[in-house]
Amino acid sequence: MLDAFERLVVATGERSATFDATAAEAGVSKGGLLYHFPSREALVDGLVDRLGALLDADVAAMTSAPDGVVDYVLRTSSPSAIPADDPLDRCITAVAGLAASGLWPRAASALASMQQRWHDVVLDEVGDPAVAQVVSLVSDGLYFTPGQFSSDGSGSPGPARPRASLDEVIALLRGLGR
Amino acid sequence: MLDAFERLVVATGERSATFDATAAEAGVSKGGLLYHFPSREALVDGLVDRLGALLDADVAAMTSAPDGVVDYVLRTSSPSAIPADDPLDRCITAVAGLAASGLWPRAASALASMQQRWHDVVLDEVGDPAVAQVVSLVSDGLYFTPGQFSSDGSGSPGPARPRASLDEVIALLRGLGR
DNA sequence: GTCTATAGGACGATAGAC
DNA sequence: GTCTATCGTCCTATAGAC
Repeated sequence: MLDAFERLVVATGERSATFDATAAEAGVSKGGLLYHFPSREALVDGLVDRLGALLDADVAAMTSAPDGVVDYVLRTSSPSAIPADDPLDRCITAVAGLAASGLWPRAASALASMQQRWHDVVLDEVGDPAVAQVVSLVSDGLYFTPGQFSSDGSGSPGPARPRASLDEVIALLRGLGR
Repeated sequence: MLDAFERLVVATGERSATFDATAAEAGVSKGGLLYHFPSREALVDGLVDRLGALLDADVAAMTSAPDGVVDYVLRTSSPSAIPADDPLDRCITAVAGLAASGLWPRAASALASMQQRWHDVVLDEVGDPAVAQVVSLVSDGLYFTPGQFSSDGSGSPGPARPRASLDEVIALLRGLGR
């Protein structure tokens, strides 16, 4: 049921992920769903808790990444480098959608806490606060802007200008650390 | 009336900016508001059009900025460096709130178009696509993550680790261009 | 142009049968 | 535990007086 809620928030937004729609997506009825999650807030809390658990695993993987923390952070922040069904990515996107609605403070603070944890790990590796800040900001920029707003293409009147590849960006930021 | 709608979207989110609330904020009645904006979509379109106009002025200011495009872009993307009542900033935040709800494709594509325009100008100045990409991403990261989610503080269990100042980040990125 | 009144529909949540 | 049925509330939008 939580999976269904998460899918709907990611796909259609917070507002469309109603009890009715979630129950239908999960293959149960509204009453059945409401037995396990007595309120909408309970659904949100469920997703926030899930994010915390997935994040613990992610931080552990990050600190022991073979190519280093910076490479790991940027690569796992880039939509083009994440498998579409990655559990952590889906959960982050869902919680971000909840937070953006402005109705769920717990979702917002969970995201802030997540970014702080990432920043701490990056800072421990690179040492320099300015470099760590840039890496964190690029990671945030990668995460929260690209396919986040599913453009229908009508917004780009002219041909798109060249954009650099993820590898080039990573190489550039690695150079900063030396 | 459009100002009232914009303020409400920024302050309380898309979902709370109803006809009733907007009319009250604007000091008119619901019927009066509906005479000028016959549907909710008309209000959204009004904000999208306003964003386009403000953006034209911003791009013009950007290309003739005394300290260069990169400095201008990063500084006008940082919440700590923007006056709280900046019209463009308020409008961007509002349109972003609308886009995040997933219900207004025009708001989403307007934002994508805005980012593309900024990226084009940066690329024209710095030349290197990778550097331009990093600057754009940092700008996006500055805009869409910091105070965007108004944390109540409960999300930070430990003391916050040191974060670099905007000036340090700008200095770092300027060094990339050489 | 601006107002009141209200239609019509969707949503969150409750009650109670099975 | 899961279902159907329903209540109360809030929202978009319409109708019509002034």
